[in-house]
Amino acid sequence: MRYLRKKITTGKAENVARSLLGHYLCRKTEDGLVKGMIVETEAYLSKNDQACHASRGKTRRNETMFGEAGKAYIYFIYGNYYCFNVVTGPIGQGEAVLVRAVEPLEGLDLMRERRSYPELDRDLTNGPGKLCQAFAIDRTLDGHELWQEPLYLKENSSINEKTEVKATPRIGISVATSKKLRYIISGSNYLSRRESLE
DNA sequence: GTAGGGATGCCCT
DNA sequence: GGGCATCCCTACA
Repeated sequence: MRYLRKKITTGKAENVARSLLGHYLCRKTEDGLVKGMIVETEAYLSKNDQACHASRGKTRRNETMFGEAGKAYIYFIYGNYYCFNVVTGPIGQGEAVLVRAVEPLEGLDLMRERRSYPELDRDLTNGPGKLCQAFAIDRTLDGHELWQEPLYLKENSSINEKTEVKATPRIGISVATSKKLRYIISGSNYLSRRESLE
């Protein structure tokens, strides 16, 4: 298994959001390795997208979003949580993909410990704040290049074309809610919201 | 099972 | 000082 080619994180955010589904997110710390498969993403566009942090220009908080594709944009939200994004646009563009949920594959004991032992394994990583807790992701990793340790994307070569992807409205935003920029692997049990509710 | 609201702290206006 | 790409707990059905 190799690191994900940088190419896949470069381009229009909609396309990258779709392409990242099924690939792996890995995180190494001295406590061990944690790995999951990406099952839910959201695209945040630079233009005509009021919900995107970059839509109001560059600030200290969002400046990595305007940086190089393939870097991590991580921000702090609601006093308690972090959200993890993959920057996708050329320098100066301000586009990114929010990773909203992964299917836990390795290091489940470590995730359980970090998440205070939820009853169900899907509650380890079925939300942007939850997966950042399970993966020990915080602002010290903001700007990190995602093709190297300790936080990196890996290729899943067994993704087949039958994997059914659906586009739905994004979650948790109050503007631009009509755009279908949330992408999910249909049928996954590890989504942040039940598919039947879509 | 679903709905509603409080906690929390950093960044931006 | 307001708002926020969330989570969790409580109440009620």
